[in-house]
Amino acid sequence: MPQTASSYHHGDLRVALVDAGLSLAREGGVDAVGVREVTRAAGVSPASAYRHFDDHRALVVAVALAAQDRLAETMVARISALTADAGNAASTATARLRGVGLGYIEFALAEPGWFELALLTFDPRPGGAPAVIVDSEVPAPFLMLVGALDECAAAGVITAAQREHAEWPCWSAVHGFADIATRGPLVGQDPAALAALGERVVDAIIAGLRA
Amino acid sequence: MPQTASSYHHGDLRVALVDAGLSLAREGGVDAVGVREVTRAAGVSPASAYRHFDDHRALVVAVALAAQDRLAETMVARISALTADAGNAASTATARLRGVGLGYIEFALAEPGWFELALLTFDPRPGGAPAVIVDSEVPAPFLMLVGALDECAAAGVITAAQREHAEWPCWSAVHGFADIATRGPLVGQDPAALAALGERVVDAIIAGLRA
DNA sequence: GCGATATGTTCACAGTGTTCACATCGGCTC
DNA sequence: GAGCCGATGTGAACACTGTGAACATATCGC
Repeated sequence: MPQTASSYHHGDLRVALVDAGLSLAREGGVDAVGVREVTRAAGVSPASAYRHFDDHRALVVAVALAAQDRLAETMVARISALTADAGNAASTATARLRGVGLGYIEFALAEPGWFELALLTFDPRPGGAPAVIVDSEVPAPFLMLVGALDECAAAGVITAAQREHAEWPCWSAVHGFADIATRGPLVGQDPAALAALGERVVDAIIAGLRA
Repeated sequence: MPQTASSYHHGDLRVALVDAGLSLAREGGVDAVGVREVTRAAGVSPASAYRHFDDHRALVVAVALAAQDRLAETMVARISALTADAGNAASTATARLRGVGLGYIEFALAEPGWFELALLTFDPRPGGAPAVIVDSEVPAPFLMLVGALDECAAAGVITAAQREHAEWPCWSAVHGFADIATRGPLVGQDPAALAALGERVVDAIIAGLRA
């Protein structure tokens, strides 16, 4: 960590570029994070980005990982709030499961630009980032869902058979709502109404798990 | 409709461009439909596209509307197949509701490139296309969902209170699954397994509607 | 037949991602 | 401490994109 950020060599350009990308993406979404735009925001030449990232895609992925971190943070906050005043193991497990979904939706509504970025993180295709954050103190969003479902099964909220592959109905409903409210027909609706609708979606899919 | 497609003036360049865009999008998704690429595929100069579309976005929207048509077609096919051998009004209504979701998912899995395009159609933001197809013999996907839910309410499958805003849990789950299976962590999974999972998602959300 | 109009072309410009030769600095070895 | 070397940032270039303006050509109404 060199304390002498000379005029030529930057202190830590990689994180500076990711920060700049994060800042740009907050308003303009993924389209706003281009190598020229990001380097311009960081006050540096375009080509300098290629010392730290293989190509444009790699830069976007790095910013996306940072955005996923933010997503994970608001999810744990929501989970903590909901599980705080739960009684027995079953209600705690249910509260945790609800917190996973509601936190995901809360983040999407509050930070649509970052949310769009964070989604790239789940794409396993070549060039996509791994779905699991390894260099973070906070577990990846998907792992939180898995953990919450396991806890529900252990507490008897759902049966072992219902637990099987339950990730996907849950993830589908929550992610789908976030996408619809963020890029789809629900864009621009009243935030309070959206939050209520999101709660309904979460509760509906949890109920549907036991059918 | 001029029957003389001379070398200079094209017969009907607008539909030719949309067709070319459709063909390109089938493999490359929305990114593949650029004005230069589309006009190149149609054997015409780039600027000619601007005689028929205001800008790149308008061209994409036109192709997206065509893709939405295809989506709607496979949905009605699936609905017909499922409602064919249903007994009473309640089972017919339920079959129609399932058909809406399963048809949507079927199309997404079969034609991910076109599906990506069709999604743009639901974006109400400036530049987005209207959600309702007006110049088509087939109703828009969303209207099919609304109709199926109304029929369920009429047949007593769900109560009037449960009917209220039921579009959004349903749309969220089905669209979310399609998105996950198409651009998310489920990409590349075994098609049969995906179809089974999709069925589970649809049945789970329908069950959850009555909670 | 002839002009008006619609449609397609050519050229130019700004912006993008990317590469390559060069400049500059920090840290290593002697 | 001197000197080099690898790491890091720069500048100029290339190919590509969307887009607009001026021009060319074919079709239609009189």
